[in-house]
Amino acid sequence: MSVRVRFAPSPTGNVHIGNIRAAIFNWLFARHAGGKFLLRVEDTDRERSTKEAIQTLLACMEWLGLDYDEPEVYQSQQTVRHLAVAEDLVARGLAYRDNKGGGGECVIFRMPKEGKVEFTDLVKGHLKKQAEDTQDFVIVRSDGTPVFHLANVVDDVDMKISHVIRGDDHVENTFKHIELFKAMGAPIPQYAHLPMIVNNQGKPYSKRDGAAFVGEFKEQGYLPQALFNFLLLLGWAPGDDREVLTREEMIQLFTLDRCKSSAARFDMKKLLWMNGEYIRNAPREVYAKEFVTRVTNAGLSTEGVDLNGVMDQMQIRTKFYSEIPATCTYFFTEDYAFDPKGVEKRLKVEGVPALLEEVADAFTALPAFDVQSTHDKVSAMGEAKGTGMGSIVHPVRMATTGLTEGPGLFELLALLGRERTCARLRKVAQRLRDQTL
RNA sequence: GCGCCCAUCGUCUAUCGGUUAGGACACCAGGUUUUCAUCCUGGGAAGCGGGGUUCGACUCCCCGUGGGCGCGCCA
Repeated sequence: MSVRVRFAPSPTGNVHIGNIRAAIFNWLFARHAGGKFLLRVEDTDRERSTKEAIQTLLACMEWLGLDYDEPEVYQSQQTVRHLAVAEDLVARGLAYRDNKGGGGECVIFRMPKEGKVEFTDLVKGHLKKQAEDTQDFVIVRSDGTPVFHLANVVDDVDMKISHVIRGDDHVENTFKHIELFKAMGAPIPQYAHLPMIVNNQGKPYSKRDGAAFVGEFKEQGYLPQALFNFLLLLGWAPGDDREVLTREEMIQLFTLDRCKSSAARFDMKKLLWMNGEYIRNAPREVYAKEFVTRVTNAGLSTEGVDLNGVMDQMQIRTKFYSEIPATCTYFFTEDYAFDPKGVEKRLKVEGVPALLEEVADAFTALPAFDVQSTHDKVSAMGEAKGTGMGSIVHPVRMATTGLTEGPGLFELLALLGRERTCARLRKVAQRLRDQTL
């Protein structure tokens, strides 16, 4: 039997991480098996399923690299088929019309009255439910529209879905769905129910707990690869000690029997770390593309800047691409911002203007302006003053970058070059004297 | 209330009867003798409780406890 799985979200304008995690597992399962990964948009709730909502959904999938193998199916367009199936079930006595509980006449599906309903879940193992613990349920509303259970199963039959991989919250539905498959005389797919992603309180992770939608992670600067990898590790592990995996490794290693069945807490700290891993280990071309784009978009010019040298310094300290260029503006313009706290602490200090000028003079006199010579000079000056080089390094860093942290000072000065360095030192010294800083 | 499911460091997890219970994030200490970050080294940190089964249980079974999910003419 060929593997055909589907991701069947209802587009609401936001794609929840729990949902996209299900999509990821489905996608990986299909790719591992060489099967098909399909997308079915369950847009029967016409109010929420706007065009924009569907666009958002598709954009999220593309962002994460979740490509699907056949044109997407829109559930709202299958209504006639759903109703025909319901009609057939009624005709065969497997469902009946009733009007209790309100609105009018609806169609209700008969659940077995004796025996049990059972199936073997690929993650949770054998599950069963006694017939007396089940209840007949509505499959067509009194307004004539099909209910989720009906539509979902009919579509799975029509799409020849072989495995249904979805969230834990659907296990109860599965007993209903299985009976529906039987009633339709269709083969029952294999099921795999994934554990929920929960918050610190063990409750389903929601927007109250922080970023909960794919779009938010994208906005905050997370890489799709990092989010993908992180989400995969919530409920699945390769079995060895690897955690950061390439897409190829994930596909190769992914099997449902390695999925856990207990809920997983969402640990933002670990996601953050993983995002950094992906940025630090990104090929230079990849990092460079992001870097240049963001610097350029900020209206800065890379003209005359040793870009590779700057990126050597910045790549290992970039937590989010979105921090570029704020953390390294000073490489590209003389109009860089000064961190107010740093100014207070490192610049508005007795003797600093004179110190900056002294350093500028010393640098100007240096035969060569490179990492080694500036380091040695500052080191010697620190020693001569008996204060150590820290008392020089910090003010100089603040003066030349406006920031209290960043690349090693001497590496950074070398990148800036002698002229710009000395000019900045003198200019800041003057501004301090003029009290314009 | 009824039904179903789940239970290893703070967190994500490995372990498929025999391990000093491993790794990662986070945390702490130290080093890389300017910051931040990276990197390296070291450290503390776990089998919910009670019964069984077994020569031997984190692992299998039962009962509790705790938590989650479901019980819509939502999806």
